[in-house]
Amino acid sequence: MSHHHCDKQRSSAGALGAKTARACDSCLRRRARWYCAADDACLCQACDSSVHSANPLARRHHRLRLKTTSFSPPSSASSDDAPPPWLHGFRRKARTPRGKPAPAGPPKLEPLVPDLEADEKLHTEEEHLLYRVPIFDPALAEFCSPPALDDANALTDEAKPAVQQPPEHAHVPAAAAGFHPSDLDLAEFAADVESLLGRGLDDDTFCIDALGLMDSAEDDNKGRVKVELDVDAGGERTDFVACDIDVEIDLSRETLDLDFGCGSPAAVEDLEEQEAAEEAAMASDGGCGTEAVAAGRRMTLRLDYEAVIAAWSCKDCSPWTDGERPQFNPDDCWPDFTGMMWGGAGGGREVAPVYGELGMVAGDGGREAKVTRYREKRRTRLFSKKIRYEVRKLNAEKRPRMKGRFVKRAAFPAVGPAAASFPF
DNA sequence: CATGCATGAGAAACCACAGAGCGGG
DNA sequence: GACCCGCTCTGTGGTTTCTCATGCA
Repeated sequence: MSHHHCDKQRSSAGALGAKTARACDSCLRRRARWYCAADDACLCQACDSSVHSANPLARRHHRLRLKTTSFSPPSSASSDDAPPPWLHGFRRKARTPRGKPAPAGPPKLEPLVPDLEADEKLHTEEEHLLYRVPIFDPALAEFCSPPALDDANALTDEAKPAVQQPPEHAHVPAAAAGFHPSDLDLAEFAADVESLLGRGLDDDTFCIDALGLMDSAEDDNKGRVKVELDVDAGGERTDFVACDIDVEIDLSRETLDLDFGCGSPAAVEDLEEQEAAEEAAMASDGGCGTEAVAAGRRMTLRLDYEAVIAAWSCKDCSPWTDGERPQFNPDDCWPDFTGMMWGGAGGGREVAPVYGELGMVAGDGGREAKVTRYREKRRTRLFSKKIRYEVRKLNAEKRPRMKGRFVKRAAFPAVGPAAASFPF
């Protein structure tokens, strides 16, 4: 596999991980940390503890930790060759092997029989991937429509990093990370959502591209933040050097990485402490605008929104491309979501009902049912050929053929004892 | 960088015929 | 209404052919 391909996969994994970042299915507010197959639910740390300590039966539920650290860089060349599990279904076709001089050392032998163990593992991974249906994530909705600053302050501390993501996050990262889902994939996804939610995509109230999946050239400027970097080289302040820069956010922070080796929720604390330490390190960098963090091989740029806006307020121009901060119009939202409450295990705390054009939340029974049907359809979708009439299959299998084509039985000469035993 | 060739993967076509479905008697 | 008959259409699997994507020179 070429390095180029590996890079593609790596960046794609990061982008996909970001896309699949999801909120806790219970409280819908915090970031999901655990996936429980028995409950088919992704839960945050608090809800997981609450739910799975309720009774001995629940305590026995096997949970998988949803990895929250960034897409870890490969430690060796060998790991380069191992595509991420999610990519198995999207791998490009194998190309014709070229007659290149074999590298020194023993030739690599291809297994003659399928690796059942690996196959089973793959199957297990795929089963888990089936649960990765698009779920409403408040953080994602934040990307679709940045809330007012007051709203942002009302959110919990844990949700704040997501709030700081720039609006263009919904558009830029896919390209920035090199992840380009095909139009066909996007169309299929859109059709799925449309058919299940019963809305036309050309309806103004439904903006699939608000998810950031579509390339929307005409919307490029809408809701974008113009970012300019102050380059301070050697204490000498220079002019603005870049306009409308596309800041690469750490997309890989929410990859759903199944950590089979980590079975105890107690181990989460270490990881969360590590995350907190990383964030603290970033905060100590301070400064205005973007923050670059190099952790190992990972380079992360973060945008300090407040600092950018404060810096721009000192100037005579606006950080927004059109001069005004993009306002969210609640009328653009689905009617179901206007005035909704954020309920759940969190105690029914009311939160601002502004969560993007594609907000899918609990609290609306009809919507919940639709989303449930959507999940069920995704899970039970069959890609293999479905036999409607078994008897026709049996007949076709018994029918004589020539070069794969059916032939008349009269034209099939019955010669010899073998032919004499032919069923016709 | 653009072009043409080689190659593989996947889709489509092809075939005969049993059986489903329908309308008329 | 139930039954029979005739007609049309559907769906089935293995192989070949065609189309498309991709790598390489």
